[in-house]
Amino acid sequence: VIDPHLDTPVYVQLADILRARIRSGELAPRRMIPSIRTLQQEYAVSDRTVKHATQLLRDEGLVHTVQGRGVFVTAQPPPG
Amino acid sequence: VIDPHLDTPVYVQLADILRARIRSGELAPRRMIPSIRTLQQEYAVSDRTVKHATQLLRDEGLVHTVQGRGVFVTAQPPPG
DNA sequence: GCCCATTTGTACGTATGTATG
DNA sequence: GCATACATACGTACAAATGGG
Repeated sequence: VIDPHLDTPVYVQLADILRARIRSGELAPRRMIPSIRTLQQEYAVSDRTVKHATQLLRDEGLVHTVQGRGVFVTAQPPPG
Repeated sequence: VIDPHLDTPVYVQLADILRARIRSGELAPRRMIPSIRTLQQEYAVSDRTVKHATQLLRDEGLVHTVQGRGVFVTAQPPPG
């Protein structure tokens, strides 16, 4: 659950949530994570915030984007 | 109410007021205090005065700043 | 008051893939 | 093959609000 009153920026909180859902196996490798618009509604945040969150995960190598398809969980988690 | 004619500096008076509002529970922990610009209008003082006052509270550990968000009442009041 | 960085939001353009004509 | 529509994503610009110097 996202709490706007926390010190942590909303996009970081969202990234943490998605990271947890991936690590828990709920969002499996090679599978698409919910679309930006879905996440946007699900967590009541703007698309900019969702993009910012997915950008973090992409930088971590946890997910990768396929243009016109969606954001997918990377099969091989990055070492470390 | 702030009185510019008192010996106590205006920014100290404002800090006292905010401190009282926090201790009374009106400004609850984890919640944002009114913005600098709001306080500036509310008490008819300059933004420098407000910043100076919040600086005092920050030094006391009573509040803390979150970049781009605002000044928040610290959840755990400092010991002592 | 100014300018700057950060956060969040909205809007728009663009690229890719799918489905339908 | 082409065009259209719709979905997805990205990127950018712009605006609003925040605190800090």
